[in-house]
Amino acid sequence: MPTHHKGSKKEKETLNTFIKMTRASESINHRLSRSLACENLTISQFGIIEALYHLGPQSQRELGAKILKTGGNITLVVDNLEKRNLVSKSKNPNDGRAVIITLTNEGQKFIEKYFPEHLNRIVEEFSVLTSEELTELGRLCKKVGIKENN
Amino acid sequence: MPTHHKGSKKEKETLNTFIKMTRASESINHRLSRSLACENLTISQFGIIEALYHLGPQSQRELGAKILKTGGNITLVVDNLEKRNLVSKSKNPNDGRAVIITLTNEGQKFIEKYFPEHLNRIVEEFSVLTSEELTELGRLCKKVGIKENN
DNA sequence: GAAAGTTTGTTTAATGTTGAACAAATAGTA
DNA sequence: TACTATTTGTTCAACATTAAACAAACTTTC
Repeated sequence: MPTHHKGSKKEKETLNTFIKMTRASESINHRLSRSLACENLTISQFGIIEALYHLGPQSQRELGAKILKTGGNITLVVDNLEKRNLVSKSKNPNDGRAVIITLTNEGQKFIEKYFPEHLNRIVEEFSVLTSEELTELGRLCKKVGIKENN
Repeated sequence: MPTHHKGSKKEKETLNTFIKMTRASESINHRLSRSLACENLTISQFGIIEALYHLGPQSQRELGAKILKTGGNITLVVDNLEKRNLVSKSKNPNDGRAVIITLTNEGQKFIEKYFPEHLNRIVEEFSVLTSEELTELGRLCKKVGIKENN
């Protein structure tokens, strides 16, 4: 017999929404992750390449902020991408601490080949929503996730 | 200079929504995770305890489906909780393969102490939404995440 | 009842992730 | 200039997670 938590109506409603949002996000990302695994890419690696593709060369710190991962992790992910010649590192002449990560030609070709497939899968996942619902979902998620301090 | 992907309006809108949802979910869960770390609990451990608390004793397979984690992982998470005497294992008399996981008294006391704090943090996270927005967000996330086949 | 297939949980190896400690470069301040 | 603090990236140990291989218990089918 289930033991129920006692909570106000507002608390229950919030918890339900939180769980639905987490499950939706995690299950979609999990499915996408399985597809990327066929190309021997992790979600983090893909995130890095995609950020470089859409936003141009960046420091590791910036990339970490984009994909919400730790500095030490970015070091590893970038190193692994570098081993596959998909990205390259170069010194920032204006700041000796920073490293600038850039997509190689090979990386550019790679993302141009696989990004459309990835995008198609995402569109497929969200195809149950009407155009208005899609927009509203985005608005609400942005409103909730706005607290970007860690 | 940023390199932009070419994509239809619908594709761009979908991608934006997907990114906002992922970031919202991950940043909230990340902040919650940091709070739980103070009690030496991982998100997965807390998820297991919470499921047992709200839904009663269950098999590991069921728990895995609840928190969207692999079988091997559940084995480890449950073992770690068992070491801390928060859950216990018992045989299922009707099925020799299955193990039934139950909250111990200690586990019960633990969750009753820390769940309210956890819930408060979640309510806090979602407090930027109106009541109607909260309901609508839940509805949309459920609609998107419904494809629960892995 | 035996054989084949399925489900449940465990083990193992490989890898991702984190937090802390660290070094190097920069910025700020007296 | 020197002194301190901050920022950036790296290294390392600990741990979470996964996929695959496996064993044990069930189910189905003949």
